[in-house]
Amino acid sequence: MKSNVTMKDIAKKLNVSSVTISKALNDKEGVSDELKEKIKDLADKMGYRYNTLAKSMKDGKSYNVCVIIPERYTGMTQSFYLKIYQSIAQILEEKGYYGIIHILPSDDEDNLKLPRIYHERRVDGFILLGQPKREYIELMQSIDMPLVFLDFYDENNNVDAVITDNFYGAYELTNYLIRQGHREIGYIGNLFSTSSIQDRFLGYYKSLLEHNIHLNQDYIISDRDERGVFIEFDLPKQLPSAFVCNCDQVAHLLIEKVRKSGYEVPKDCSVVGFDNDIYATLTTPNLTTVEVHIEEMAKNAVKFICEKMDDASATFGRVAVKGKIIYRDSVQKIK
Amino acid sequence: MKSNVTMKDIAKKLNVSSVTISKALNDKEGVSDELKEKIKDLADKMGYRYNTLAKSMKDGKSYNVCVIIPERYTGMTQSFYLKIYQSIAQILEEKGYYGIIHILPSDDEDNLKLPRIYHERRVDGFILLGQPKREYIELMQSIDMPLVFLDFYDENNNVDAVITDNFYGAYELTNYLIRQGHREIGYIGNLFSTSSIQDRFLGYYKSLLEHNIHLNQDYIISDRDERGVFIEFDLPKQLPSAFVCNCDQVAHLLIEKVRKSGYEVPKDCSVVGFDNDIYATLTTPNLTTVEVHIEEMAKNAVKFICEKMDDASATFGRVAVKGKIIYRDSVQKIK
DNA sequence: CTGAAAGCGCTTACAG
DNA sequence: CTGAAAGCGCTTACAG
Repeated sequence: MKSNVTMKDIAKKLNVSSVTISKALNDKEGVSDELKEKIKDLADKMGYRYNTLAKSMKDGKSYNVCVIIPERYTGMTQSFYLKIYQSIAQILEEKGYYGIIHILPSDDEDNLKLPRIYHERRVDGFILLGQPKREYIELMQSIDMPLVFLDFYDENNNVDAVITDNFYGAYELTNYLIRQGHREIGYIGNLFSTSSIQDRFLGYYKSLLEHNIHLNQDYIISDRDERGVFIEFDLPKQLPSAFVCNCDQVAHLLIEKVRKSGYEVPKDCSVVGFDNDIYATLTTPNLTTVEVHIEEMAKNAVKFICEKMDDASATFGRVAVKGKIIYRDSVQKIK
Repeated sequence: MKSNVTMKDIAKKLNVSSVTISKALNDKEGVSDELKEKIKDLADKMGYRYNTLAKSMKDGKSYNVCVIIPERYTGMTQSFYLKIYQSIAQILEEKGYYGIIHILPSDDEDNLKLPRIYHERRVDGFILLGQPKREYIELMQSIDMPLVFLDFYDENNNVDAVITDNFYGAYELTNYLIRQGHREIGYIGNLFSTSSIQDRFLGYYKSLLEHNIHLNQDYIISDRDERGVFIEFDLPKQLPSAFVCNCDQVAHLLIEKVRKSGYEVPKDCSVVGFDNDIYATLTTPNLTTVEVHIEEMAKNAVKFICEKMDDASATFGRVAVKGKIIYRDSVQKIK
């Protein structure tokens, strides 16, 4: 099992050149099938392991794609980031690349420090998973490497981004509430915190507009500050019959609050969330929410980054991947 | 910003050899300070990035350490794995290594398939984070690469493992309950599922023994099957005054169950958890539990793997890192 | 079908 | 203090 076996070692035993070994092991033209077989067998027997570092150097490619996740997201939506990373890594592997997670420390984000992997040329492209601050985005764009945004976008329109269709998801969810007879519908979320929250709000708003429902400002409630930290909020004096929450976690908090005020969910007040994360089934009642299509998002992100690594001029723009409404018990039909 | 600048390019501009560039950039002996400065400046100006792949090849080392996490853990204890990975990666970086996560698909675990990174010689050592099945452990041991177990161990005693001090943590927690006046104390957990659960049970048991409290088998309740999937369980006919749970998540489930039976926590029944994960503060009342010392565990694991990469014969055995009891509101003093 | 030569970007060991 | 030579393990382009 000792494994410093090289192609040369195999070549020597077979009295051929290492070029022939290379060809055989890579299933290239120019080696007789017989010899090819023999080489492969012997390679197995000798415990040969292909040294991709050598190939990397020859090609001038690392075959690594770095997935950058700003630190502050790693506590939050829990398994989402790990799950989507898993998907990404798996698809990358099929294409011969490695995925490498880099959790971006908040300090490095503030000091505009790029990951070491960049400075050491061990990466061919970046997937930015989760929105860092603007200056960091600009930095990432300035280094002129293949780059794809995942799960957020920037108003800057020369970037490629894969996002959940937040707008459409919230729109559909609100339509559903209205079909269930609701007319007084609130929205929970800081509209200026992230593009996701803003777009979800706009989807909600579009649904109201289409149904001729007035947008009541008292029903729009901020849940976090602009850095994304949750803040205390009050319920409106008069409770609407339903709330659209920008995420499941805040739906969870809202339901606790509503309950403490002496109301029941969904009897007195319906609630819908977004994300279908752990909070969706942790909350009583379980939340009606939107499930993000993780695999589809990963697949797109990988496709984009791979094509950009092959052809630096490739562009894709913004792609929104549709989610799926999961109906559970947090909405009550009213008349 | 174009970056195919090599040492040779810098050398040419300065009319020196690339050996000199290498020495200067690596702060080695044998270059005048003057020239060193000049080289560094020019390197910066030209946007030079060190190519570590070349060094890797020269050294015959990848400078990568792969952290393997069995897939089934990635859904579970949520942020724990990502957090400890973050710690690991950071400490590895200080030592000049890269951390690479490999989420081990259950299929690969069953089929005893090693990660591609191994076959392609892109890794110098493995940290196994979370317990895979025995055959996979044996496979990992057979390939003769530096290997450290993290957060679990195996009865096999020739392995190096870093774990939380489950035994001591549960022991202390139970002592605390007894100090609060409890004598009837149950334990929730399948004793045959993982070494952690078993050790926590034994710590609990030791505390009972030391206080001359009889172990009542009716109070030992299994919470999951042997593959770790949660199962339904019933409360004992007569409720003890307190429960030690093998983890916060099951403490959460237990409290719901107790409440549904018409009892209050902690008034009628005290509960303690383990892990201090998201469930600890999600549950009402917030849980008294043990916080795992993530950084200390990461630090040890990295220290071990690095020393083993330097010296294959180094061994460390099993190291248990003490956790810390977090006192919250789920325990009531009784007399 | 097979292989000698050159090169990927760096470093080490040696000579000057 | 400085550099020519050789080598890490592979592949490409070319010649036979």
